Amino acid sequence: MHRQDHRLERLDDHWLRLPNPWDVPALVCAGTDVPLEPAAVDEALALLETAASLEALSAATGGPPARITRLALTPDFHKGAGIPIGTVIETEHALLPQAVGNDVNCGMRLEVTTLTADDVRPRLPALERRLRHLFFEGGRRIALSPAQREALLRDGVPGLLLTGAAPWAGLGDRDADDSLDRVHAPAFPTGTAEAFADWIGSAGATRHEATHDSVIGGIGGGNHFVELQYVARVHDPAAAHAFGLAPGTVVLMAHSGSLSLGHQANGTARDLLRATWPAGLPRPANGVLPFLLDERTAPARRRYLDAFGNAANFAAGNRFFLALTMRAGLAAECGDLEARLLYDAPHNLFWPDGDRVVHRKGATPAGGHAAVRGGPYAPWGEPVIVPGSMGAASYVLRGHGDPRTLASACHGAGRRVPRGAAARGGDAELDAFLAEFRVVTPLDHRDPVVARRGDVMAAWRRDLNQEAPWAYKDVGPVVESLRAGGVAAPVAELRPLLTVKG
DNA sequence: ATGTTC
Repeated sequence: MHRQDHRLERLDDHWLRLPNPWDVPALVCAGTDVPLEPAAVDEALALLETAASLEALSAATGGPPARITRLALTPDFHKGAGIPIGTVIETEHALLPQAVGNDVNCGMRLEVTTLTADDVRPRLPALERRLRHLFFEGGRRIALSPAQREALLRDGVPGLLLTGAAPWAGLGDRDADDSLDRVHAPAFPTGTAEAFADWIGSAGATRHEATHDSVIGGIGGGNHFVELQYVARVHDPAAAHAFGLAPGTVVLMAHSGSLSLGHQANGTARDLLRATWPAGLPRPANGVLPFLLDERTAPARRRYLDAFGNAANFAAGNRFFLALTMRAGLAAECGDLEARLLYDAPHNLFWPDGDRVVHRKGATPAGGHAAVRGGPYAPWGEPVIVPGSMGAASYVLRGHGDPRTLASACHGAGRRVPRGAAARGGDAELDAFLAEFRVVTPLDHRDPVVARRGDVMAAWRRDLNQEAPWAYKDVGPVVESLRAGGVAAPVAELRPLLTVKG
């Protein structure tokens, strides 16, 4: 039992309430053994001050009465850059770009293969060499034409596939037709991809000449990874059977986002919000600038929504390519395999619904039966993928659509040590860990830089230290909070075989 | 998280 933060009121063993002067319903799903970070509670209370900003903005502009209708914090919530990671916030007549986080559509992709752990284990050393080449030594040659890049940004993976051939050399020609009812957010149709004209035209000499570029197929940094795992334990045999998660089955998991594109979209939002802020109205002390959903901001919102949609489409498409790259490595070293998408789920997005908008920052949808009506998961609830920290187990759960979290679950174990602080554990401890868990990185202290600059972002040792297991909470109590709190039920536990860190 | 370097 951890000492209770005096600002949180415990309702029962699994739920707390965050009282606030604006009477916004604000609940936290967390068991008594989950440590809660006071600095993150500070941030949540500061975010709730946006209730006052919205009132002032509506009054100053004569716009519709905007308000916060609900706040929820997931069991892994921790301090972010202004707004906690693990925040779900629902607004009415307002949109808060900052409540999505910088990395637009950061999320998870999980594929179930026809291989078993016994098939893969003897091949791990060879697979490590192969993946080092495929991900970091120029082996990643994913050829796209400017027209295909534009199609991906404007209409997502479905739009990309409509462009015809799939010339992603060396990665097979498999398309993603099987994925459309297994992707939470398959596409964000946008009117334009003008915000990313430079990237679209970057490497191609002509509109239809397909070339590789330095962005597509990159993993990213921080807690992002591509990992081979096996089903180590089944918690819900019927659901696990339906999901294809038999014990010993090898799965591949990608955790990645929109790389630089989401940041650029957020820069667009920041500029537009400042430019459209009413003259004479003081900017909010908490730094959170809302778009009011009225005619006045419609042109600015349109520009932002296009850039946001472009970045979101890129992120899901890039996860598709990351999975293709891992499949190519597996096929080369372990023989023919099938790999079927289980689910692609976002962590950082917003969901408009009439006058209301649900925003998730570092939280994942955990809808119930109704959310996946007609799809393959209708009998079970939405798949929820909770990645473990480096070396730790990950979990697949099924959502219950709990309104107390706005049908949301957590996106990991949650940091224990802030990113900026030195993580506990020295070099020797990290060396031992890296040897044990076969972490493939382009920058390995035993094997100096193998990546060409510009072809890949190097995994800096400093970053690996920040991602070491001891920098994170235990995932067990976090997942148990979701189960006991009624948010989602564990289906299976996945343990790592080999991790590729960006 | 990003992309990289005082």
